[in-house]
Amino acid sequence: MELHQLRYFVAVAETGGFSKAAKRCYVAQPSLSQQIIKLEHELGKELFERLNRKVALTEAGKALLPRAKLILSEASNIKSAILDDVDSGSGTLSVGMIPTIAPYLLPGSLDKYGKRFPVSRIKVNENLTDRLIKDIINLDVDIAIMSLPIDDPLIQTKTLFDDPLVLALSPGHPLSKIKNIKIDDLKSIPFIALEEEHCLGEQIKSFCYEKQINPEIICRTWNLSTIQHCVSYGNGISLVPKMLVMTDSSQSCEYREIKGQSPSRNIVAAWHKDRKLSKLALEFILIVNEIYESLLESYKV
Amino acid sequence: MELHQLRYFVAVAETGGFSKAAKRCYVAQPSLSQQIIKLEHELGKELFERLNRKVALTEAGKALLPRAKLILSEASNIKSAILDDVDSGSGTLSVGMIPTIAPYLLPGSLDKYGKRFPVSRIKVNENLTDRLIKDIINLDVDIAIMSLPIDDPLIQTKTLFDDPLVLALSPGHPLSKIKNIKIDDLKSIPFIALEEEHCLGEQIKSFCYEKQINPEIICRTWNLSTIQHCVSYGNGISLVPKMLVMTDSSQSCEYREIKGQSPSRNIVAAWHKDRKLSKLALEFILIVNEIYESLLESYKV
DNA sequence: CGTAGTTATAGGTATAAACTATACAACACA
DNA sequence: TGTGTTGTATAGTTTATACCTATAACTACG
Repeated sequence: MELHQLRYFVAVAETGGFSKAAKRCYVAQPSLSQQIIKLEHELGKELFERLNRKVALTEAGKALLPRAKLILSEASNIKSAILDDVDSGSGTLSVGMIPTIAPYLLPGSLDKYGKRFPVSRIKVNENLTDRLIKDIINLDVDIAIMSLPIDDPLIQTKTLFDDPLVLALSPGHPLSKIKNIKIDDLKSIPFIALEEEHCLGEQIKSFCYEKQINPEIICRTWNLSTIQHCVSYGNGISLVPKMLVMTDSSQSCEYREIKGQSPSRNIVAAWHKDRKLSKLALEFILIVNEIYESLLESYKV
Repeated sequence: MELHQLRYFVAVAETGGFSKAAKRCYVAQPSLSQQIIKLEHELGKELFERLNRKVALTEAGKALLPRAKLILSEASNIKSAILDDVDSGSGTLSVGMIPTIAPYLLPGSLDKYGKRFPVSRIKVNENLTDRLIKDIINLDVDIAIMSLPIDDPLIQTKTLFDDPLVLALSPGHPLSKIKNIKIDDLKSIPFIALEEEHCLGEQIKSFCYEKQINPEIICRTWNLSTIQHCVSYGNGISLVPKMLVMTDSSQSCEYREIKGQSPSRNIVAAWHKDRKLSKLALEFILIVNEIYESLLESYKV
């Protein structure tokens, strides 16, 4: 079955004759007749009673007519429907985000995205960098919000912003009295570390190694909120991303930036190097940026 | 746009590649590629991002996929849907009936038909014979229940039954005392006549002419129920169809059959000579017969 | 009985969908 | 850095089929 056969069929039904239908369809009458016959063979039913000066729909024809019209109208609407869909941003977007970003930026981003593109569908995967890279390559994820470094050659990235790492101290910790904390002040101090499977854990480790700090790691956890609790209980200090600080309403810890060479992580959007980002993906990236900016704003005040 | 293009498109989307899709569709890969390209041109949008070992749907592709699947499933369901429709008698039937039959047989027939074919749609036209013949020829009506004679060569008929004409008398009318009323008893008697535009009126007139009765027509009406009333008030006598008598619960008139050459009209189903009656039409004819039979039954008792 | 109007059939043409072969690109793996 | 594998696109050819013209067969109607 092909659409032109349905077109011819509807034309015959509506004009009441093969000749008139052929005129309407801009084909010769025999061509149209043959296509109708072909359709009838395929369906195994006569569609028309051929009378002398008119044709009448058989029962099968009557049953076909509304269905054929439906299909044709759906087919002819497809083009405009697709344009509408694309323009109105009703597509679907699949994003990934690492666990050391998601808790702080995802809620706000999802909210904003949902308001800006109410008809779009979005799916979020929170996963470690390695897994997200695989997802990107397998096309399971359109874009991922993660942290450099990313060395896979199939991935391209765009920097969103730098998120500094700040010291987390228990309230009243000796260090909190020092005005300008320097790197050297951290040597051999009890430290709560993030698991190195997290890129953030790895980054902090490298940073300490580079600066030749050898913190005494007394706890290693998978979870930044665990770190917060340990720090607030005075078990040790830690380095946490500023985005955590800005969204921490508990004030159970004190936070200090390190003067001089403050460590930071480079937050990027990452996607398959051969893919062109969809409009929705670009918008999502913008929104993540806006959310971070607005955190900065409200934190200053 | 043609259905095979949509089939190829869905295959590519579902298999994630042109080669695999071509295998699934039993065509060579270049053929399929070209059809996809053609579809893309027609829609004015790329449907796939061609990556190295995979293809990803673009936004336009994502928008097309569910629509294409819908159309294809509708198309593939058409055959069975039509068979279902035809077998289950969900077709539509358009019947005609003359006004001197409809009041007595239509209500029961419609009721029975509706119960037997609950999903079918039926449309009834009550009209004079001339108009019904035109409707049949114009294919506006599938079958009509009417009375012979019908002389149009485009119409074929099937006799359903003979409906006798009986005398209608006012209660206590002198004639009602006669045991065996004969034709000669009717000569020059006051008569309530049906308009001759009704075939029944014409038939009665011919009958009187044939039998050389010259009734004194004191009233001419369009309506059999008017005749009933006039007769019951003693204005005169009349000839009415037996089907009226059998459905008259008022008993306001007395009815007598004429011994000897009792007049009757031949009730038939009529349809276009070139048309094959649909199953539903045949069933409707049966039902009309059954209704008349059941009237006879209940009248005897 | 011929004319006009209809659909079906026959036979040829042309379009376009199919095929084969091959080019081209990107990995994978040695 | 080659070499094989896997993927799509392109070129050229073949085949299928949708199309056309011409005409036949039929009927209604004048």
